[in-house]
Amino acid sequence: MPTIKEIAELAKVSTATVSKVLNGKDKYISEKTRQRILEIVEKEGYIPNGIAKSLKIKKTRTIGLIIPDVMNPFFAEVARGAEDTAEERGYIVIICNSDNRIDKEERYLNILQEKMVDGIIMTASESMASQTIERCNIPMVLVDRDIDINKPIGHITVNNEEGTFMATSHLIKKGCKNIGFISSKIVNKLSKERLEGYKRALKEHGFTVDEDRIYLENYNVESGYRGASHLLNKGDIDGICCGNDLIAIGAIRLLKERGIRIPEEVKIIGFDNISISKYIDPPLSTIAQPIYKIGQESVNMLISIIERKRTSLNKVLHVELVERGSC
Amino acid sequence: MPTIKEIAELAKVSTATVSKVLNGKDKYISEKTRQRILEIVEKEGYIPNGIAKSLKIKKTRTIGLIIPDVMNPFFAEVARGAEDTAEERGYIVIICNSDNRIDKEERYLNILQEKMVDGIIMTASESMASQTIERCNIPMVLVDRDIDINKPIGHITVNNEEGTFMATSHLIKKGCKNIGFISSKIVNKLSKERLEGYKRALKEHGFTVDEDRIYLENYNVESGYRGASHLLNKGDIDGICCGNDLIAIGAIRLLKERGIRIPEEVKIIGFDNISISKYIDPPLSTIAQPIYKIGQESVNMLISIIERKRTSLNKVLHVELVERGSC
DNA sequence: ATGAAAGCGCTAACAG
DNA sequence: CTGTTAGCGCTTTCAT
Repeated sequence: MPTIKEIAELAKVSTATVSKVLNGKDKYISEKTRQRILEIVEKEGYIPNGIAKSLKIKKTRTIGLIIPDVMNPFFAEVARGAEDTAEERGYIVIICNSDNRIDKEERYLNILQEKMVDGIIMTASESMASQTIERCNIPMVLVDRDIDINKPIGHITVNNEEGTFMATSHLIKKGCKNIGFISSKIVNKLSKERLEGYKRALKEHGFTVDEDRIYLENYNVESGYRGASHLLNKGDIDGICCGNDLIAIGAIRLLKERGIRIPEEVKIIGFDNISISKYIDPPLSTIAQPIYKIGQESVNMLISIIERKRTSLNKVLHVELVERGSC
Repeated sequence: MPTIKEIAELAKVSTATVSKVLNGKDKYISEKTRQRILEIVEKEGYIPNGIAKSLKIKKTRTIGLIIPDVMNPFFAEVARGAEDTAEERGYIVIICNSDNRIDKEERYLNILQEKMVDGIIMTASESMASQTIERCNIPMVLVDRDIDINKPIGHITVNNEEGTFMATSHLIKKGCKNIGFISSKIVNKLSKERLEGYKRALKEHGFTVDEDRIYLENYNVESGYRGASHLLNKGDIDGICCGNDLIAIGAIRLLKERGIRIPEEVKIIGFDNISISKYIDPPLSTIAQPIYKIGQESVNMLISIIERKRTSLNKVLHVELVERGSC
């Protein structure tokens, strides 16, 4: 692996000149030497040492992305949106799976600081001591979690309350009289809002909220399966509003096993619109989040912060109803 | 952000001493100074600059992971297995989505070299000039692609031929007489082997191979959908062996739209066993790859290469039949 | 038990 | 138009 010094020697110039040519700061470099240097760089297969460069310029052009789990289709899409945008803008992304565990989140936060990333995008647990985040001096944007942090930090969210309100209202419009809700019991703003939207829709349409019709566990398929079973045991149900699509998939599975027809007997609606939702049977009606865009916007906002461009630190993206076969 | 120098000054020792304490090379450091340094480090919230360290020791403890797309559930799981293992072993991973495009693969290969990653895990296009890989002096392991490279490089694969052989044989055992095959037209060993396994099973069971029953496009849902339609147009079909689960999902979708019952009228089998396969309707029978383990093993092998441990450079993991509702 | 000093590969101010 | 030089923050050898 040649260094800039060896290239300079071969070209009979100083390292400064090579550096200038390589970085396009070559207005004052004669075309002749420029060409000579470029040829030698090419011939030797010289690749600049980015670590040395980073140390000098104090920028790594690296972004850390802390998400619960890339295997969750929602976060996989966020990650893809983020990586694509980062790449376009000359950044790379380090990926970290936290499983929503505070210890892992803190560990990664630490590692990323050591690696001198220019910024961090994170789906943080609400329970995470906000001071941990406050102590971190790196530009940061929080996605899919709206936590009050006592310092300027970016937030990208969607209108969750509005989403489940729309979902539940849609169920009502379709004729459901007994609507259950399956979601996560995690205490964070997102979960709280989704529950609120469900309740508000019920109330505004003249129904009462029955706590027996609310099952809270996790944002995964298994919880949907168990939740649907729970709801069925508690009495008549003709509609289920699910906290996310994975839950809806689990619920559908249970209903089918019980021989219950969807949407004829029970209507189901999800939240997120992950890419597989349209392929399940029946195709899942859902509240679509612009998932890929969330990934894109989070890195765009982050880079704005990094580059000290003035930018809004709060972006609320819009959800929309996607009507398919399940209700 | 304090530096090691400031910590040293506060502790009234040299930077060398601080460095030794921080790196556990402190057998000759008195307990008293050790404690004093540690306290100051804690109090100041000192985080070592990993970039400076990397420049010095010529190791970044960073791995590059180039995959076609994290949104593909197969690669999401590989990525998760890889990241978990990397984290355990003190490495971080940079994620790169190539979309199977050679230009992106080469670009990322370049960027990763600049970032001085210690090693690269890659799902490379066969068509990629193997010289590009050969020119890269970083330890490397290829996953899910078996390419002949003229230099020692790791390979992690599964027995693909055996897999589709098992799949097709299973269909035959279940009574199918007219079995189609939907897969990818990408010319690489993996695709070739999966096709071969299908053909061999047919032949060994006394059937003839009918090229009209083979539809090759891509490893995605849409191709499965179109492939099933193509097969139906070509004549009677009572079984479909799919090149992967996404294809199977697409095929199932089309069959349902046509009112064809699965598995009664047409039996379907996939390949991969991605995590959603058990949730589709009917639950998908498939040839399971140990996907998470592929991720794990690839970083384990890579680290062995990086650390110059003697290790086998070829690991073939085993597939197995998972029987569910679709056949 | 501790420190001085060299140097990793690069950039950028400044000099010429 | 090009070169000299200092220094980014750390590790490590060698002295003491």
